[in-house]
Amino acid sequence: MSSQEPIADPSLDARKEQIKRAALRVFAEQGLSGTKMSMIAAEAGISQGLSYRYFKSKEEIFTLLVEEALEAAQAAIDRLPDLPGTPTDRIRAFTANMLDASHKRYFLLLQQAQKSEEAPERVKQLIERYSAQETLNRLAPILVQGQQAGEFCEGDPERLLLLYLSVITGLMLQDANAPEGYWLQEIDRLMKILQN
Amino acid sequence: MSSQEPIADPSLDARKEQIKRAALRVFAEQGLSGTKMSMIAAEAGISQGLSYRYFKSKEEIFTLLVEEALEAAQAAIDRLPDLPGTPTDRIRAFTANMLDASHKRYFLLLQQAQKSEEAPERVKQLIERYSAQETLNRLAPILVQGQQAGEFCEGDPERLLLLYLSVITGLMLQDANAPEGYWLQEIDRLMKILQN
DNA sequence: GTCTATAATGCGATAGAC
DNA sequence: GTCTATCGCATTATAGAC
Repeated sequence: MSSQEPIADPSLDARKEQIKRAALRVFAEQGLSGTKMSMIAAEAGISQGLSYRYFKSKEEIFTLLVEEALEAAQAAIDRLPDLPGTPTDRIRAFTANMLDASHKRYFLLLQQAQKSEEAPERVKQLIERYSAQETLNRLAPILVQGQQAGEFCEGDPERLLLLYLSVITGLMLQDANAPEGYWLQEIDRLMKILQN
Repeated sequence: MSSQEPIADPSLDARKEQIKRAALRVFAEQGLSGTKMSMIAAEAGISQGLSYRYFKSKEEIFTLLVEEALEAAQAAIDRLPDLPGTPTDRIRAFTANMLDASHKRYFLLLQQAQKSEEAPERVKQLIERYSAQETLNRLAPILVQGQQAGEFCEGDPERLLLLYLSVITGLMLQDANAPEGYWLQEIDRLMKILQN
């Protein structure tokens, strides 16, 4: 393993990951401007200036995390059509997946990024391109399938889904304080919104 | 009308109100740290330093707005038991009221204040005291009434309400971009969560 | 009463010791 | 590789002109 190896030094990567995970926890709750580098350092248990040995700036960490979040979201949606079961089963699985601890933080981060005026330009572009509309486009066929099967109520699929996604968003915001998995058992209640 | 009159100079009050309303619009979307005094000034159409003739600090404006928001929320809830109609009608009215433009901004402000670590101490106290638990306590009787009448599904009233309030929160976050009243017609869909 | 210019402060980012 | 000390800039807040 020479130093020209594209795979970086393991301990370097480990440190970077540690800082990124700490940053995600703070960014997801406090947003970009509400997060001070000192908070990330404290959360990671390192000194204030060390993050800059691994990342150029606060915005670089934020952007990197947004990219990861979008990839994770897209991956979760891509897996959906292959899942077994009825459309109801798939939407249920999708909901449970979003409420899962790790995805929850990513989702909150995307929410923060979406509202923030001071987000880096690249983040704004990525969000606009992939976040809301893409998710709708990919979920819509599943919903339509369910409508045709009589599992879901009639109505504009995109509007229904936007309503449903908003609802999940609200739950995750509250859930930030709640114990892990607190809302999982309420998924079927949520899905009543889509049914009739 | 002497200058010792507790009612201040009308034009002074008008200016203060103008700045506060501008600040509310920005705070509700960008949070405390995401809002720069220059943004409030721009939103109000005044110069950068003028706000300090009317308020001591950014935090003072924020705190004042949080107090107003809590009063408005409490007033809205206090009126509920006197409303005519079934418990379903009352919850529907409550929901519509929250989604109304002016209350929406107050509600988003409270959300921002609740999550923010850098909120003034007084704000944290007020929020903890009045916001979540108080709302639940006052709404719970109406829900229980509806459960006894068979309008709502069974289950822990506080948990059900927390779920429902979370859902409204999510809707308001999305709604920030949507046209006024966009979600009003979906209220009955939302209320399916509480029904059976 | 309002604006522009400036002081004070807090934070992002860097440099240098270990 | 990590920490502490410091620089420079953005932003809060004030002062002084009109």
